[in-house]
Order: sequence, then C-alpha cells, then structure tokens
Amino acid sequence: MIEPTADRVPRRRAETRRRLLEAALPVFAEEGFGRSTVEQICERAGYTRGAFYSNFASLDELFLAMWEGRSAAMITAVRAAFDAFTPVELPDVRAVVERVLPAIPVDDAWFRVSAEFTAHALRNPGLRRVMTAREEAIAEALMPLMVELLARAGRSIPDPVALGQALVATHDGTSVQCLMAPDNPLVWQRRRDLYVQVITAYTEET
Amino acid sequence: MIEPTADRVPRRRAETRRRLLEAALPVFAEEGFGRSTVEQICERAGYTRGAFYSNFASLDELFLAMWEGRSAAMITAVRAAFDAFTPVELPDVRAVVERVLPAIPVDDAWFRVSAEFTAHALRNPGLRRVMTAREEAIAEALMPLMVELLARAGRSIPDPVALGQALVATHDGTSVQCLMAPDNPLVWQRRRDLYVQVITAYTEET
DNA sequence: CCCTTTCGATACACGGACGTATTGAGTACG
DNA sequence: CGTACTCAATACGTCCGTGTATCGAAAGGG
Repeated sequence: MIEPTADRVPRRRAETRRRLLEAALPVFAEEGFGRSTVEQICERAGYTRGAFYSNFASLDELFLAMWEGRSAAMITAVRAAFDAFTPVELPDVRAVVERVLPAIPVDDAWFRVSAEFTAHALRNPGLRRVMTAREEAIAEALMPLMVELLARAGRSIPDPVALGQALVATHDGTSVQCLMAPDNPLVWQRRRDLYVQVITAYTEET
Repeated sequence: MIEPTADRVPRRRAETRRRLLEAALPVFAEEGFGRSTVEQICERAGYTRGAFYSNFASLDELFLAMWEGRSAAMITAVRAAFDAFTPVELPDVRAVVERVLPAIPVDDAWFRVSAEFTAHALRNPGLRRVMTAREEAIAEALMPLMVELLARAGRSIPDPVALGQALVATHDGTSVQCLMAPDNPLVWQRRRDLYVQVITAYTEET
C-alpha cells in the first residue's frame, strides 16, 4: 500500500527534485496553477520533461509536494520568530502582534499559489483532507507558543481552539486586502489592529 | 476609444450571452479557471465556439463579465436581506449577526471561482483595479445599512471604514474554513462568534 | 416583401502539451 | 575495475484547444 519512504535517497535525484520544486513556485505564481505546464517548470529548472516524469507522476503530485514543503518551512519560520521573542518582558497584546506579525510573511507569490491550491482542494476531497490536516498541524505547532506569549502579556485564553481559528481567518482575510493594496499603509495598519482586537476579544486578563 | 455601449441589444445576442455566462460558473467551479476551455463552456451552454467568439473576445473577458454580474447580484441580495430586517426592534449585536449572515451565502462554487479570480487579479494590474473598485462598491452599498442596523442595536461606529475592512476580512477568512469543514457545526458557530466579536470591538455603546 | 445586417455554425490550419518508450550517461557497489 | 542499476534526455505519436475565415439563416428596417 503505502511504501515506507526510502531513507537512502540518491544524491542526484534529491537534487533534481529540489530544483524542480523550487522552479515550480514562480511558475505557478506567474501563470496560475491551471495554466502552468510541465515544460515551463522544467525549462526554468534547467531540465527536460524526462526529468520531471521520473520524479513526479503528475503536476498535481508536484503541487502537493511543494505545498507541504512550503508550509513546513512556514511553521519553522514562525517558530523561530517566537523564539527570538524570548528576551522581551511583559509585553502587551499590541506589542505581541507588532513583533510576531512580521514573521508571518505576506508573500505575494505564495499567496496566489495557496489561493489556487485552496480552490483546487475544495474540488478534491483527498486534497481537502490534506489541507485541513496541514492547517491543524500549523495551529497545533503555533498555539502553545502563542499561549505562552500571551501569558507573559498577562492574558489567559479560555478557548485556544477558537482563538486559533479566528487568527487563521484573520490572517487569510487580511492578507488579500494587503496584497490588493500593497501601497496603502492604512490597510496594513488595520490588519494589525484587527489582530489586536481579535486577540483581546478571545483572551481575558489574569 | 471606448465605444458607447449600444443600448439596443438584439434579442438573440443577449440571450446567448446570458446562457454562456450562466454555463461558465459551473465549468470554472469544476475545472478551475485555468483549466477551463471555451469548448467546455459552449458545450454546457448548448452552443458552438462560434457563438462564443462572436460574444466575447476571450475567456478572460467572459470571466470578468461573469464576476461583475455575480457581485452585482450579491449586493442586491444582501440589500434585500437588510430590508427584510426592518420589523425587528432593538436587536443586539448577536441578533444582527445571526439574522444578516445567512443572507451572505457561503457558496461553494462561487467561492472557488472568486478565489481564483483573486489570484488572477493579483497577477494582472488591470483586473486588480477592477476588483478593488468592486469591493469598494460593495462596502459602500452595505455599510450605510450596517450603520443603521447597529444604531438600532444601540451601537455607534467610530470608524466605519475600518469596520468595513474588518468585516470583509472576517467574511473571506471564515468562508474558507466553513467550506473546508462544511459538516462541522462548530466551525460555523465560531464564524458567527468572530463576527460578533469584531463588530463589538469596532463599535461602542451609545 | 425584399434587402441589409447580424449572429451562430462549420471548416480549417496551427501550435503546443501530454505521457511513454527508448537510449545513453553517470553512479554505486561488489 | 567492471557490472548492474538509476535517472535524465530524446524521440515519438497523439490529442486537444485555439482563433480565424467563411457560409447560411434568422431578424429587423424601409
């Protein structure tokens, strides 16, 4: 059924995979997932289609692999940002937001890709499960850190899951707005405000 | 330059256009915009590609036309829901949310399409302007109604624009979650809660 | 009632993307 | 050092979608 992942991955293959995955993001971002072709990705990565098909069964498979790689990277990035927060003492909610938010990048290219992935996943039950699982993993990885940080800010969280969902929604919803009007600082400011309001509403002073 | 829109639209053509636009939504929803073809749309609408090309210059053009039609329809639908609210007296914030929210449908197909439209628009400056303009129109149409309703609930809005942006973000962000887990009533409940919290945070008692 | 105009169907030529089967080069391993 | 294997390149046949140009039929105007 599910093959145990080979733990001895040949040097050559690993490199090719990596390059293809790397090349895929910009292609998807520029062309849109639906309009992207295997050839475009191979061209950008400096390979031929032969290389592609010996690494992935289909564009969908690469798409999924890329998604998983990126979200894992995102988790570690945010975790790092949290860790870097350690020295600060007794921040308030706004300070937490102002400090942590830059660590969650609003990346134009990545946003476009994940928007399309979302649409794609809504269409495909298998992918949908993968995606919700991934989101849960992100929440589970980040919420404990969030709890601790907020505790330091003197706030307790009655329902961490609800806060998690609210934060994800806030992130998703405001990201679009910021990307649509990237040069309008007000929009970015309101994004931070919304985070503050949401966190405040879902926590209480201890 | 810009041709003045012919105000005498032939019977036949108007019908064909309508049918094509109608057929386009399900095709985009099922296949994804990028993977949709002119032929699929024509087939579903019961026409040949000839009909398509004598009504639209490209798929993009149809896409945009469809988007404008749908968002206009959405505005009138919500406005109707607001109007139907008149009889209620002195609601609280939660009552407003519980009552108005069902009027803003979380439509699976439409959501997928607009997610892809968003991604597409982020890639195309022209479309981006169209989209922000459309969003502003929606906000402008709905906020006055919102203001009035909340006034009846005894709440004033210091910064209506900020509230508008926050509500749009809330809508966008929570819609995904609901569509991803359509059978989880908790997610829907938390969506309503978030609306309540946001509105409460952005208004004050009079 | 005819004549003009408009619209949608058909036919055509073209390009491009797909997936596979085969080949040759590079790599690991005995 | 040589053999066996792995992986990427090439070549191939195929299918599908595009956009245009042409033609026939309906609608509308005088």
